[in-house]
Amino acid sequence: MPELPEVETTVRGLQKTILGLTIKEIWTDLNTKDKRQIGNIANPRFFLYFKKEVLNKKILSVERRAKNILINLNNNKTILVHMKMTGHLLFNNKDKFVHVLFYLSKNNFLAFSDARKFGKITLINTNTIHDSTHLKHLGPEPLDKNFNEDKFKKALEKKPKGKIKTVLMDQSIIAGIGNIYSDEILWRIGMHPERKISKIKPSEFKTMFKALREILSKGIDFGGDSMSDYINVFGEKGEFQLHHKAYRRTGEKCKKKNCKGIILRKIINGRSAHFCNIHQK
DNA sequence: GACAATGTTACAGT
DNA sequence: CACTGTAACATTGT
Repeated sequence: MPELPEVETTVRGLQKTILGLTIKEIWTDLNTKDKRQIGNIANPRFFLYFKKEVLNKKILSVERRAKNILINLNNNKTILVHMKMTGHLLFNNKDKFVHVLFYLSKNNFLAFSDARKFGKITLINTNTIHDSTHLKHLGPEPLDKNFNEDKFKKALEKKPKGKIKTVLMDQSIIAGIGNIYSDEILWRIGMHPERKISKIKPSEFKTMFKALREILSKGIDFGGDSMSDYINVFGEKGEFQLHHKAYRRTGEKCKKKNCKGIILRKIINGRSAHFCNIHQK
């Protein structure tokens, strides 16, 4: 599951359910042939190591970094889960795409469901989390208390020639934003997704920073976006998809007050961008 | 059958 | 080096 609000919703669900439990057994039917997936339990050799390290360990805490879920154990190891496109974690709950099962103490279980099998589950050292190859390239957390307008502007300005939509989705510039939320942020502030960073005015950075925080927070408040297949650990859908202004509204009327525009779709750097033909400039 | 899909990464080319 | 396009990962849903 995809972007920051969906991952955050999942993490909050895990914090209510799995803390203090012990991992008793693990099952998977994944078996990748993708040579790039070295530290992934879909790799049979890694799975054996993973199992050895994780069995009989207790879950101390769960946190989020960008779109990654971090499950901290009592042996200085952290299970890192990245859901990619279609993954989700389910507590005491299964659906037809379950590929990994963590059997937990007190007859509980955590299932990893992933229709497209792109997801990644790996293990890193808790005390050197920042040096992990999976996390070290990531930019700042947009909802962090210490993140501000100035830091936001400086981060984006590392890509002066980049298109705003592409840069917002670049995890090394700012963490957690993907295709849905970038479309919604740009619709809100009336900026064309292909606007070059160098052509953004200071006042626009300010508005964008505010909109970005508000929209990501709104995504969390609505329990994530279930336009596609996201569900939380209890198997429940989120509701952000009911409030889209741009994402997947191709051909529909723009919802901005007094705007007569329609929503267009265009591939920008390999991803579908949805935007109003009139008010996004 | 064709096409698109919330993500990431490698690679080739400009 | 910076950036872009494409493919790949594997599968479902429209």
